[in-house]
Amino acid sequence: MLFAEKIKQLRDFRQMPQRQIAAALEIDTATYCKIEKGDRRAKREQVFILSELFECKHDELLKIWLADQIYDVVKNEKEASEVLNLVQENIVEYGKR
Amino acid sequence: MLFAEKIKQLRDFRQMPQRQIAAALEIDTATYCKIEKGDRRAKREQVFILSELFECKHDELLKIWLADQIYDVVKNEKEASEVLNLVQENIVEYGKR
DNA sequence: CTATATTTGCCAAATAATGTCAAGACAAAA
DNA sequence: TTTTGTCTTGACATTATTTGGCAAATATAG
Repeated sequence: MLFAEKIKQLRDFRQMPQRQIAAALEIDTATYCKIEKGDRRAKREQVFILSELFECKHDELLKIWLADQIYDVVKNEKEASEVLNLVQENIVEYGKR
Repeated sequence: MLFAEKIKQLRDFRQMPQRQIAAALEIDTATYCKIEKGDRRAKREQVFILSELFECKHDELLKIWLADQIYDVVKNEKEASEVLNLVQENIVEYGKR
């Protein structure tokens, strides 16, 4: 998962222990560990907090977080790319509802 | 939702009552109604059964079904398109895990 | 070795999803 | 207007999935 890798990279860069991040998110270090390993998904508010902690662009981190969720949907699909295109093509059409 | 519209269209074309479709899917007509209205999501196996009932390409129907799920993820996101591109670009990278 | 950091498995609580039933809306036919 | 059949909706129960913590196991330093 891109998100997991990203936050690990950010944390490593700043040499912060998981404990510290977990505290900021008000969760157990074990839980944070799982998020960083991609076993658990962070909540949207947590993405926001993380972007502040790591002083990185919130939008960018959020996009990665969303990308992971999308990937989950198509990861085992042979025609994943085509599905993504289908959404892209119909995104306006979808909006009409 | 594209899927909901699609199956309604297919059903209308063949002039089959919801009752009949529901029976084939072994669910209540109320449940099928919700699926057709986009209030409930069909299960993957049900997509298969539907494609047989309506004699349409299973792959095509499945793609629409998947597209809806993806749309659900990004529907309220300002940068939806960018997220889709991000996945598209990284789909190979993702595969490495 | 000791201390700290990270990871894992397992369980309980919270949340989300799925389906049914019962009641209501609607239209066509009698 | 009453009847019939279809479709729709909401409340509710059931089930599945997600989430977080605890405790134990495993690294990683110092």
